[in-house]
Amino acid sequence: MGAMGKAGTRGAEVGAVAVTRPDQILDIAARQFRTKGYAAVSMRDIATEAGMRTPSLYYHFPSKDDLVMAVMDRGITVVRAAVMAALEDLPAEATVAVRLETAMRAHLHALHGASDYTSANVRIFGQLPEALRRANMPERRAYQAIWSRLLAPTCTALPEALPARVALVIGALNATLEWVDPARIALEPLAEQVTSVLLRGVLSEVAA
Amino acid sequence: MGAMGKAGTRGAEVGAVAVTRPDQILDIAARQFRTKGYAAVSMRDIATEAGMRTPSLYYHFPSKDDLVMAVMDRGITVVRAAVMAALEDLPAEATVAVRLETAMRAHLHALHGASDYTSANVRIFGQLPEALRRANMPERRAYQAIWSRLLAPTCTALPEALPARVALVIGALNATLEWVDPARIALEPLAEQVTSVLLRGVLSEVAA
DNA sequence: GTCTATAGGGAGATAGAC
DNA sequence: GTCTATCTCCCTATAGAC
Repeated sequence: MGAMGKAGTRGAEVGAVAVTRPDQILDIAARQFRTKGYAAVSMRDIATEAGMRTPSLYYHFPSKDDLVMAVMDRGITVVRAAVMAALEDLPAEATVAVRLETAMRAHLHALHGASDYTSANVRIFGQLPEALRRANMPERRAYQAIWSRLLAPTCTALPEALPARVALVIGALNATLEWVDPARIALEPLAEQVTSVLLRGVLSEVAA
Repeated sequence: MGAMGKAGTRGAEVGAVAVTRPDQILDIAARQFRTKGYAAVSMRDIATEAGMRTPSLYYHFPSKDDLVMAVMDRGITVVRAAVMAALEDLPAEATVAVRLETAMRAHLHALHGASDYTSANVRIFGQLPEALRRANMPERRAYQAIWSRLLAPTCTALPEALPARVALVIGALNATLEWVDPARIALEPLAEQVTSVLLRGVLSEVAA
């Protein structure tokens, strides 16, 4: 971990190891939220795994709400960055189908393994009090905008159906977290399945 | 409340009004779980809406776990009955595509309005402690078996992909609950969207 | 930055009267 | 069947010493 700027530099980028204390705590919180759900994780649980007592957490985060919101927002930031990076690696002439499959695979990869933040977000979003859910909506809408642009060419005949289509695709990708028992279905066959079915379903009006 | 058989007669069938006290309580619990989530609903909340004090609930249900499991199991029972009934109303010659669309619409209908039990099940399943989730799995597997049979003809080229396909379809249908803001997307356009995309995606190897 | 001690509240659940 | 009263536990969060 070399020279780091001072303004806005965070220790935990995608795939990097957390270096600041708040980032270590967030990593722990994200992993616990991902596996146990929101209500089942207490400040005490997080503190214990971080090797400290509960009140020490409040030096780093003013409340559990603040802590969970930091996890939630980063969860979307991370998957958005991953999807955008994957898209930018494509040649400019890439077809709609290729761009869609690339985005789907990047999203699935973030969800299943690459980011505890993203999986925590998807897993606990529905468990949060309404105020916290609303606080995460700006991030979510910014991410949905990417999919809106990706899917718009598949929806030219009925443009008003685009929001539903965006919700369907993201929802189907996210649903793999909840309905897939990792012990029974491996990730790669699932990714094949999901991308091929969704692509075929969505591409009917687009030339390959 | 008129004459009731003694063995196994329940007041709350699909679309019927609850007549027994336990069923009234379950109706209330299902609706609260559906809207507020699992941890956010206390025994006191349920008791209050039922017009009683907390301890009185324990006369009807020995614990919160028992109560929530009754809601969970009925949630699957109800949607399974609805889907099977819809399929049985079809002519025997109905195509795979028609049978699939019928099942999808019946599932979406149970989820969005017809049954607080089914929507509560889908909404809170991921919020339950692992033991309770496991307790609901037999019901869920029985329901998945219906979809396994429905989807098997779409999967003849790669039969080992069938479990993933079942998970994908059910997951995509269920995801409409979480990602769809009813204020922004109406149910019928969504149902159109979901059934058409999923059908096209799934039917590539089947003759219409 | 981390600690001990504790406040203050709400949860699930039980005892026992009526 | 429903009540009042209460137990016990665990949660978030604060006060203040070190």
